[in-house]
Amino acid sequence: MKPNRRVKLSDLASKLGLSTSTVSRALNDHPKIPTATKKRVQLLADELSYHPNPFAKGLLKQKTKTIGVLLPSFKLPFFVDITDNIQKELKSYGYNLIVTTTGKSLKDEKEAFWKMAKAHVDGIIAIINQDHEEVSFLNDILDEGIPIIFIDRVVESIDANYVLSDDFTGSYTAIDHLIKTGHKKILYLEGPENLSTSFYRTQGYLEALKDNQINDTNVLSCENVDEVKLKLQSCPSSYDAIACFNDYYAFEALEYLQAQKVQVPNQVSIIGFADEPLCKYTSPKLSTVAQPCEEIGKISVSNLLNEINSLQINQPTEFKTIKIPTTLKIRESCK
Amino acid sequence: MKPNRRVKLSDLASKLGLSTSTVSRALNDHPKIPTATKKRVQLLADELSYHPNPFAKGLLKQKTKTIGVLLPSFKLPFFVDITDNIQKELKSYGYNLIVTTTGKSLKDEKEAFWKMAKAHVDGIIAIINQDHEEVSFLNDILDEGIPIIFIDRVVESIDANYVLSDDFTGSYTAIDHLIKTGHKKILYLEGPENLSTSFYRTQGYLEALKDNQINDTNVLSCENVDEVKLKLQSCPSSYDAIACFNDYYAFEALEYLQAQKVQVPNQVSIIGFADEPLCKYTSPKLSTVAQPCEEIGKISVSNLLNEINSLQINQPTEFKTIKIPTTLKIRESCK
DNA sequence: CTGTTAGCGCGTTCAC
DNA sequence: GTGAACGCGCTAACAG
Repeated sequence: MKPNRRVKLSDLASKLGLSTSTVSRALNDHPKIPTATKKRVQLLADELSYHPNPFAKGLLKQKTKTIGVLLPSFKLPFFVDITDNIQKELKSYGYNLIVTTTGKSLKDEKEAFWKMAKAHVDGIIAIINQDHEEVSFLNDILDEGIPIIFIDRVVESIDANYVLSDDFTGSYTAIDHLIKTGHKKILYLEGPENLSTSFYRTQGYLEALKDNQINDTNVLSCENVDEVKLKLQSCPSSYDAIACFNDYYAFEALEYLQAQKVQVPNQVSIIGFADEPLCKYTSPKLSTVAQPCEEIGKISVSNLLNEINSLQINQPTEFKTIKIPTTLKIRESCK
Repeated sequence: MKPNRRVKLSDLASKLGLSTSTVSRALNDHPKIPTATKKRVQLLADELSYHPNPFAKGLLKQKTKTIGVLLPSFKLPFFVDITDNIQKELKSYGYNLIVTTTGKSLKDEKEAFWKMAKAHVDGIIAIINQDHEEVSFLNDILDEGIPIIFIDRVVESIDANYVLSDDFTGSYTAIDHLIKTGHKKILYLEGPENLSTSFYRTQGYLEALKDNQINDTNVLSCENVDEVKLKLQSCPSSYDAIACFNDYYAFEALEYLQAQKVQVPNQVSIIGFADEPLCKYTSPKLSTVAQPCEEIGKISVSNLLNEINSLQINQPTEFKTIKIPTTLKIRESCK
C-alpha cells in the first residue's frame, strides 16, 4: 500500500506552471478563465484524480455539505426505508449523509444530537423517540444554527418543521373501509400513550366510527407489542375486525386469533399500519395502511435544504408542518 | 433562530486571558498544564458548549475519524443489522460513520467508493455486489491509502481483508442436521452464480451429502427469488426437504408448497439461510442458519482500525480473511 | 509551564 | 486575465 499522497491544488499548479489561484478558479468554472486553460486544468485534475480536500473547504466555507439523520433504530424497516430515500435525494443535491441511531433513552438521543452538532452537519433530519418532558437540548441545537426537520413524530412542546404521514386520515380511511365492507364491531389496538402517531391513529378510528353513527367504541391500549396477546386474552371476543396501531401489533393479533382457531379473514378481519415488509410474509397477507416513505424522504430533504439556504442569507423562515397522505392496502387479512 | 455563532478556541482564550494554545492544551489534557487551569478551561468550554471544529482538525491531522460503510441496499435486514453493529462499535472508539448504498450497478458502486475517497474517510467497510470483472477502482482506492475491509462477499480477483460468515460450514451443518433427522432426499435451491456466498453454501450442501454417503445430489439454480416458484414447478417433487440459499428463497418455496397443499414440515421440511426477521412471521416459522451480525460488525471494525493504525506508522500489514461461525436455528419448518 | 509562530489546503480578496 | 497574500480553526514546534 502506497503512503498516503493525495494530490492537491499546488501539485496541479506546479505541473501546469500556473498559480494555485488560477487552478482553483479554472476548476470552479470562474468566468474570467479562458476555456482552453480550463480544459487543460480539468484534464490533469482528472488524470491525477484530484479531489479538493473537503476539510480545507469546510474550514473556509463553514459548510459541510453533510446532513445528519437520526433515527431510533435500524430495526424498523419503515425508518430504514425513509433513510434510504433521504439518502437518494440528498445524493442528487451533492450532499453527504451521516446516520446515527438514537436508541431509546433520552440520554442516547441527546448524545446523538450533540454528535451531529459536533460533526457540524448543515442540518438534521430526525425521528425522535416518544415524547420527552425535556426538550431544551433541541432548542440548543437550533440555537447553534443547525436547522432540524422532524419526521413522523411530533414533539408537542417544540415549534419546528415537521414532515408527517397523515396518520389521522390513514386510520380513518382504514376503519371506514372496514365499516363499508360490512364489519359491525371493530376492535382497535391502540399504541403507546406518548407517541403522537399513536394518538392520531386512535383519533382516526374514533372519528370514523362517529361519522358512521357507531357509538360503541372499543379501544384496547397496548404499550408495546408484547402486551397485545395478553390484552386480547382478557377482552371479550365479540369483534369482527381488529384494527391496529401498527403491523407488528397486527401480526400478534393474527397469531393470537390463529391459536384460538379463529379464521382470518372469514370470522375476523385484521388491518395493520405502516406496510412493513412482514405484511407480505404472513399468511394471510396483512392488509395495512402504507406510509409514503419516498415522499417523506424527498420532502424532508427539500425542506431542509430550503431552510439551510434561507438561513445562509439570514432570511428567517416560518415553521411548517406537512402531512403526507397514506395509501390503503387491502390484502388477504380483510374480507 | 440565532445567526450561526459557534464558539471557538480564541473565544475561550480571550474570555480566560490565556492564549489559544494553552486552551487547546488544557482541553487535550496536556501533561504540563496545571490541573487548576484545566478545570477552569473545561468549565467554560462546557458552559459555552464549545466543540472543536472538526474541519480545522481534519485539515491539520489529515484524519477524519470517520469511516465509510458501503452496502448494496438498505432493503436487506442482514446488511442493516451489520451496519447497526458497526455503528455501535465505531461509536465506542469515537469514530463517525458515513453510510452509502451502492445500488446494483458497477457504476453506482464505483461512484460510492469514490465518494468515500473524496470524503476522506479513514477507512471503508464494504459489502460489494456480485463479482465484477473490473475491480481496478478498488485498487485505486487502496492506493490512495484508504484501507478497506470487505464483508460477507469475496471479490475473487482482489487480495484484501475479508470478514465473512462461514457459509460453507453453516450450510454443511444445516444439511447434516436434515439428514440426521431422517430426511432422505434434500433439494437445494442454489443462489446467484457469481456470488461467493452462494458458491460456498452450495459446497456445504454437496459436502454434507458426500460425507453421509448420499450420492444423489439435487441442485436447482435460481438467479433470483422470482425464479424459485417457476423452477420448482418444473422439478419432480420427490424431495422430503428443501434447503435454500437464503430465507427469501425459502419463503418462496414455502408459499409454493402450501399452494400445492403440501404440508410443511410434515411432508417436506424447509430451511433457509441468514435468519432474516421474516423467519418469525411465516407460518410455520422458518428454520434457518443465523449469521453472526454482531461478530461481523465488531471484528470488521477492530480490523479496520488496526489497519488504519498500522498504516499510520507506515507498517505494512498482511491481508487476512476471517470466517465467523454461524448458528443453526431450528424452528417450525423442520420436522 | 505558557505564548508566539507557522502551516494544514483551499477560495477569495486585492493588486497588477 | 492572473498571481501574491491572507485567513478559516486548530495544534505542533519552537522559544522563553
